[in-house]
Amino acid sequence: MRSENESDGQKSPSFIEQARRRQIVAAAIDTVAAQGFGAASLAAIARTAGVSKGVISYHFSGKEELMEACVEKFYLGISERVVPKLEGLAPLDLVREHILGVAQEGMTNRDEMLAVTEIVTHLRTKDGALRYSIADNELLYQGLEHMYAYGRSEGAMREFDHRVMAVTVQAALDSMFVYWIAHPETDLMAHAEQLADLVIAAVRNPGGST
Amino acid sequence: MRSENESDGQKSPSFIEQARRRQIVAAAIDTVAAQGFGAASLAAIARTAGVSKGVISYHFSGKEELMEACVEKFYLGISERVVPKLEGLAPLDLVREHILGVAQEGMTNRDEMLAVTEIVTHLRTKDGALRYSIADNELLYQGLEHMYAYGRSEGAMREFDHRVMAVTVQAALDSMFVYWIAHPETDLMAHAEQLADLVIAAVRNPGGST
DNA sequence: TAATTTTCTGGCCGTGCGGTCAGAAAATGA
DNA sequence: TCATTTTCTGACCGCACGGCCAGAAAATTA
Repeated sequence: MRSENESDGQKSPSFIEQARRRQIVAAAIDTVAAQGFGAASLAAIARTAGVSKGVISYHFSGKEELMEACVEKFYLGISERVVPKLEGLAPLDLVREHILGVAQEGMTNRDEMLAVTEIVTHLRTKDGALRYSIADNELLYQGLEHMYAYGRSEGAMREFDHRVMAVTVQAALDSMFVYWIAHPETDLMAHAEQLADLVIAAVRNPGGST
Repeated sequence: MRSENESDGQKSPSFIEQARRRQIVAAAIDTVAAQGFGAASLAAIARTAGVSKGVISYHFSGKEELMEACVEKFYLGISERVVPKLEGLAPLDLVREHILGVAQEGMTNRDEMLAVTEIVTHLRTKDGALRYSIADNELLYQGLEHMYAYGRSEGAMREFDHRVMAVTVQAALDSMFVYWIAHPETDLMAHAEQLADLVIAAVRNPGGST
């Protein structure tokens, strides 16, 4: 799939083009993480990247496309690294490892996660509506629901509303990071362990095992 | 405590003054709830209120004071109405009634809650920092922790980290509303009941009762 | 080297914001 | 009624933003 020196009808992006886009995305993430979305003007991002403002307009159609590129980069990385670790686990182990894995990711990529949080809550389209909404969590919810259905079918979990559980667990993960950002002295992984205990207690079938 | 025609050294705000402030706060809440924080310019709020823009500047020192007045009005109302209903309940009943009570409040005051959510996540001070942060949840967390300490002392709850539980439960409540706003066709009170079951399962002492 | 394409610069523009103000209008009081 | 205070109006200001672009600079190709 990699673009060689082939002729695929489309001119393949030059190395400089690709490198510049990556550099600008990185500068955007740094700027948003450090100063918040509101202060991350194109001028500020360009300053961080060490280029002039026009370069951003040259490589991206506008601020919206740049911010979307930041979000995309983050989620691709997360799912590539966390999902494989969950293959083949028993239901309650799955619940625990999912929480610990996401926490580990957030700790490793603190700035990127912070920036994406800012972007997702602030980026608006030209008509004034939020670019991202809770509706964009749908895939995450469905993944969690799949996990609970599996736990039910194995008899490891009690009966409960899977959607409510999914919404709650996702919110618990988000708030864990927000709390950690506000209180950096706390132990994120200890928080994650406690959260895993909490969720397992909430879903486990009192009569079941595993 | 009500201001009669007394002379308290300070000129008491005229009836017109008080009424205008209430009217403008109401218009601000309506505008933010309907169009989002970003679109709620002073001009838009003034339009909603049916007055000219200068009136807002006349009655409030600036947009920040106006937004703070909206938030204050909301939280005062909530705590006045929910807290009294919780007196004297047993620990696990307390957990349940707290969740149901807050859900009921949010349902009754949907627009106000939506507006406050917008304000809290978007309002920034002149130096660019968020006016409100998760640190402003501290009192809520302490109230929840007090509840869990009570539950432990009564033997009704298992051992767990009270801060993590408080952060998680508060996030679960917030996300319940956000989900309901995005999916108005769902049953908020049913969600709240499920959430109460979930939290009770998470905190209850497997060996205890009540 | 010379011609051509790609990439970059930095100033400029239109827009919409929050806030200000002089003066009009309304309310109040003598 | 007339003077005084309170309240309101709507135009105006300075500012920062995203986007634009003519021309410079650098890279590539002939």
